[in-house]
Amino acid sequence: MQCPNQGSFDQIMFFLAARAMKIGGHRYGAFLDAAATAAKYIIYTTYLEENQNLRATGHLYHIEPKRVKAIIEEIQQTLNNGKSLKTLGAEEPDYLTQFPYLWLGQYPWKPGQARVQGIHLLPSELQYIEQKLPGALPDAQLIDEAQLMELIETLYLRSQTKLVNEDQLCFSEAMGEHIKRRLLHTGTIKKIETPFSLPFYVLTRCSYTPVEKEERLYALSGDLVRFFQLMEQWADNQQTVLRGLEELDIPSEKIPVALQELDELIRSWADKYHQDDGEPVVLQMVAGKLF
Amino acid sequence: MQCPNQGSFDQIMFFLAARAMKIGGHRYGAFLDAAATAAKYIIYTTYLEENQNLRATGHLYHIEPKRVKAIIEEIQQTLNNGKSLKTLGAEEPDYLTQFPYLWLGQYPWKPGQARVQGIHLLPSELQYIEQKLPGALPDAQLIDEAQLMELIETLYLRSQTKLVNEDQLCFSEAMGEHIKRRLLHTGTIKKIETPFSLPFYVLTRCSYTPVEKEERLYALSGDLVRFFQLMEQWADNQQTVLRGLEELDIPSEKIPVALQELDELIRSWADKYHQDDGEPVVLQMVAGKLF
DNA sequence: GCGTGGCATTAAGCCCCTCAA
DNA sequence: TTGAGGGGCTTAATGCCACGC
Repeated sequence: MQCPNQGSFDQIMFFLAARAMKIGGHRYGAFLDAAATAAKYIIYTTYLEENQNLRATGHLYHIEPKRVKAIIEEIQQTLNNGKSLKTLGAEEPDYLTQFPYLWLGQYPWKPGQARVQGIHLLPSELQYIEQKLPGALPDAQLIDEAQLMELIETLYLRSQTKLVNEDQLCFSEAMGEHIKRRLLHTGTIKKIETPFSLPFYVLTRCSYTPVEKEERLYALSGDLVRFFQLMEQWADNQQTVLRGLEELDIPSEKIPVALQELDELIRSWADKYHQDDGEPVVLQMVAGKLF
Repeated sequence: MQCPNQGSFDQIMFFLAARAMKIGGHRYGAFLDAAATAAKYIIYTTYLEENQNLRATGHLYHIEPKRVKAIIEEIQQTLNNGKSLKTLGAEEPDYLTQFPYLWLGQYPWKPGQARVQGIHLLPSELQYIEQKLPGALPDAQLIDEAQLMELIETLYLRSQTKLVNEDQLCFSEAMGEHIKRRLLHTGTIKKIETPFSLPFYVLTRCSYTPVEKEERLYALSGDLVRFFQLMEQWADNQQTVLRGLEELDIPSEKIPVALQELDELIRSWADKYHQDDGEPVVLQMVAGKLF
């Protein structure tokens, strides 16, 4: 992801968007909602800090007092009802990650049975289909478009129950198409066309996995989140976490050697202190020339 | 900033919002725009990757093809015109950071002169004001409300010229009040009330500094951004950057010792390789028990 | 399949004003 | 000075349908 030249925050924002939408499969609207929710939450806390002064809070962020009030109430109500705010929730949406499990539960298949059930097909037709199937399938039946959409709808509606009623987004054809496309795009399901019937769908994996390419973003995401979480802990309580920052100058030609030695230092440190019965400790580091 | 329990992305999003708005002083709307811009940019790149297929791109992110088209055109036009996208740009908005310089330029003051000019005041009144001034002021005159608002408006309009015409937001009273409140809130300017005239304003610092409290967020922000930037470089080209991740187990009681030793290792490594005439190298690290 | 067009609803980011406590 | 009410404009996130290719 080469993104246009921007400030450092924007870079992180671009990264979040790429990870959430491109890889994670979150909706555009969901990402916008997550950003808005974060901002609203900041407004909420500021309001409390500013002696619950609507106008002052509004001034600080350039919002109308009326709107501030609505935001405060929205946040408070959601928190009171024990529902979740409109955040992304996880790196991938539930209605995608849970999908294979639902399919496996609703349309299980046992070796020896026909993969297609409920519709009578000629043996030759069955064979035609079997032949088009990829190998190593999970134990699930093939289903048709209507059944697929029903699965998608069921799961989607279930995923919405975590939200407050007003926040829930109705299921729609457009939403169904979106989810179907996501599942196809990630290769979680596959469409099987036949000359003698409407197309079938196969479940090709037991679990949803985000788009494989872009490993860069994928790896970076884990590191960044880990780093952030440890840093938050460090900020909370400096006892159990070590934060290290060194800014130094090294002659160009020595940089590779220095980095290699650093690598070895870290490894041997880890070897030295590792004991199988210990508590899990994580070290997350990066070092180099910053352009 | 304790934020409600959420996924790891949401945590980073909350953090970004806090840093940008609470500390940096960015507008609520500006933050939303920055998030939207990031998402739109992702849509733009996806569109190019998907063979410029509006419908497919729309499906992937649950957007109408029409809207996708508008987004593509918006991004492309902005990039073509050499203008900036609606991002945050910097950690603090220009119309805040540049403010002291504008004031100093427009209303300079020389030792020996009266701090208030253009209005004739009695010596006793001048003395009353001088007495209310904080010490160690920059060399700038006091100004009144109208002059203050004019400075704010000038600077704001100047900051908008970086954007495409359609993106520019007009100056308004509400915007003026917002900026004034921000400047007061951070202590960059101060209001001086008098019984004999309209209030005056003092410039109390030569440069804008974000809200001082919340050092935690402030420190964290630098570290996070540095880490992220180095990681991006690492992902690009692993030659000049070392990325380290160690996951190990250490008995509880040994953790403090281990961390301390790690700290010393890093320092001595830095000492060993530092040479004043070298290239700047940064090491950013965190280690500890991850809950 | 796709692009394009139309039509509809609703929220919400913006602006301003007034009045009572 | 603040809260609460009024007025307003415009964008855009959602949805649907239909035509022609």
